[in-house]
Amino acid sequence: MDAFAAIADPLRRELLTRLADGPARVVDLAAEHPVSRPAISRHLKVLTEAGLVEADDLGRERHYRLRPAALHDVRTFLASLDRRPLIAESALDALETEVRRTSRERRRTTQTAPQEEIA
Amino acid sequence: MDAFAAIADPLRRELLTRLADGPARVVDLAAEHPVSRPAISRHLKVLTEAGLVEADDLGRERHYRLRPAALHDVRTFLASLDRRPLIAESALDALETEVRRTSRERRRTTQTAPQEEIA
DNA sequence: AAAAAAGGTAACTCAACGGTTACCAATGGG
DNA sequence: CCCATTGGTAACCGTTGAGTTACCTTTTTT
Repeated sequence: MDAFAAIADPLRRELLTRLADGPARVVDLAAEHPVSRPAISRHLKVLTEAGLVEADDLGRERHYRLRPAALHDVRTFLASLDRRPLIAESALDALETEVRRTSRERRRTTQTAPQEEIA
Repeated sequence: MDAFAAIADPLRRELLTRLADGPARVVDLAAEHPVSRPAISRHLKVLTEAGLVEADDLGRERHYRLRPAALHDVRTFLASLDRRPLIAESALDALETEVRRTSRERRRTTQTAPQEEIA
């Protein structure tokens, strides 16, 4: 399961938020949430496979801690959605109007935004 | 479905990435992906309910466009995981050592990180 | 007016998720 | 040495998600 799917679950997000305050044991995490310990254990397994947490074995205890670096893909995705169109919206509107006026007979084929016409 | 679950699906992420380049019709989006048009339509419904996209009806066509503002919750969550401990890690380590030395008899009860002892 | 295009919805199937209880191994304290 | 603690895993179950095909309405085109 990748990081996107891992953070889709509210309980897993709470676990990550908790671990942002410092490492914790499984029993402690389970005590703070209204689900059974095996459920917590499996959520931690999912988070581990996604690289979002890592565990240190200390005797019979297992201490989980956050690995924020694994959120890189998510951050990259969010950033990619932020890229603005290279041409201002108003300019596109004006160009679209002109294209429509001069090629009214041509059927609209592929898409709405006039990027293709620009290219 | 909230924004977290909405972006958990790879196909929906591709749709959002595509819409970052400009609005598009359902048939165009379907043509660019290896799934049926009804599947695309339902993904767009999910994205709409999450507030991530919005549609303009133009005759028989429906033009979907991105609404990046709906990602606010996701950004906030990521930012919340970035908060560093208020005290440097090395200082915590030193303090933990001291606590262990001076209260060796006390059973470890709640959690690993020594924030509680600080408070 | 008829046909084609665009797009939403319903019904169905199958796989994946998340929860539970039961059970196991390993470690540490009396 | 015994037993409590910690934590992982298996088996089971109900729900949800995502895909498909079939069908419908609305709008445009010829």
